[in-house]
Amino acid sequence: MSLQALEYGRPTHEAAAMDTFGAIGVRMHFAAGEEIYAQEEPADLIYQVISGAVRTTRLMGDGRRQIGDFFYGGDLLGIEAGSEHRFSAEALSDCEILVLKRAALRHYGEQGGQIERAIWQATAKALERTQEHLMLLGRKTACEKVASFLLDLADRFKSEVTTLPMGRQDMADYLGLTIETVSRMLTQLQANGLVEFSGCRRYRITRRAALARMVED
Amino acid sequence: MSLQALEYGRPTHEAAAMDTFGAIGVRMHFAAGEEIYAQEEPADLIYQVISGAVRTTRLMGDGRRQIGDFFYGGDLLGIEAGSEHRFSAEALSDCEILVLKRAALRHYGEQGGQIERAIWQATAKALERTQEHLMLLGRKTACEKVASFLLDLADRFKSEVTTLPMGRQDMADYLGLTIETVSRMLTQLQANGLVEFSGCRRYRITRRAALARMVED
DNA sequence: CGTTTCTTTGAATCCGGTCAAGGTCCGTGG
DNA sequence: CCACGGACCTTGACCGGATTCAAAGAAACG
Repeated sequence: MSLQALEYGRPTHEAAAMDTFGAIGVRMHFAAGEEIYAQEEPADLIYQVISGAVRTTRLMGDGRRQIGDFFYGGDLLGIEAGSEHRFSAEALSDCEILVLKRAALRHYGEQGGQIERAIWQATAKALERTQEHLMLLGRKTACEKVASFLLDLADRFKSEVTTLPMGRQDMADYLGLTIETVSRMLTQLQANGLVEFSGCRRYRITRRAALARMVED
Repeated sequence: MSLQALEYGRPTHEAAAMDTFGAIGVRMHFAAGEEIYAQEEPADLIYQVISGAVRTTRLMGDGRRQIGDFFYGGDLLGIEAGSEHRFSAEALSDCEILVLKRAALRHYGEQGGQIERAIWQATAKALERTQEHLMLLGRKTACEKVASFLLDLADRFKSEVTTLPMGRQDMADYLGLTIETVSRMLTQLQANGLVEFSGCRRYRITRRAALARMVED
């Protein structure tokens, strides 16, 4: 990622408390489940995942929850059009996060411009992913949703075996389903020989073409 | 909108064929139902709605359709992270559209920077709207979806009576429902005295607080 | 007007949700 | 090492909201 260079080019502090005024970024640790920022909190900081996984969630008054997206190493999050975060962000697992002060980035000249460009790219990519997510939520069946999810994740990690960084409830809230339905669909996909699980967190895609076919649009 | 000034500051051609190289924008007319750009078409142009209404849609192989968003006077559309359009855009009604060549904008100095800023704002706003749309598709009931839609549209036009620029099928494809369900929910909202229709395209919100309550999160 | 297209309504069906058990995985401590 | 507890996942039976299928009604258009 283009921000990686900056991280090394300028020493960052391993401070727990934030003192980013003048410093370009602070590296922070978040424990699994810990909140990174809250819904409706002022959005003057942006975040880059160094390691671990993050989810952004939105809650309705009665407890219904929608997950916006999952973020992994290299991904930027927390960029908003307005002044407030519209989703909250929580660490899925223990995470290292680089925290940047948005307003301070302009003062870094050419380097700052580079960061601004990275932010633009991240926003446009987020929009792209969110549009894909729209299609999934609006017009796909439960089975197609789960299949899409498994393929997307496998494509991100590009390894033979993929480990789910999240539980069934998070998958359900991302896909607009219940945990029971997610579970049933996983069982079904496995019964049809499209994927193979070893434990409930590790899977291998066994018939990629068939899986891709039920997702294609 | 900030692009309005440019439109007048520099004479635009009423040309049907596009010759935007060197010209900052071309004003075009599109008839109702006409395609503005296609899914998977190269995305080197961006568009601003001057008058009329536009929808962006995505089609799956088997005909399932999802509408990304509706655009009205002043809105920018067609901005992509990649090189291809991921949705197609069609005129809902007769439209005047200002067509801009993205690559040419850099050559307009200070004015170009202004446009770049407007593009960034449009992208961030699109992301915000799409995230709201996610919540709607993933976690709201049919009735809440339709209520949200009517409120959102009324808030955009800020007039006592709102005229729907789209038919039931477009509403359904935006909300992830069928036309029948949309129709039933409209009937129901009307029966409960929350809105009042005169003809199937014109409505007035009669109990805004109650309507807002079933949408709030 | 007559025709076509769009919208509404009704009845039957079905996918995914709800409710309720049971099972599995782990970490902890006896 | 095994027993226990708790969190998470799976499975089954039933339910209900939204879809599907079908037809009637309203609006748009030449």
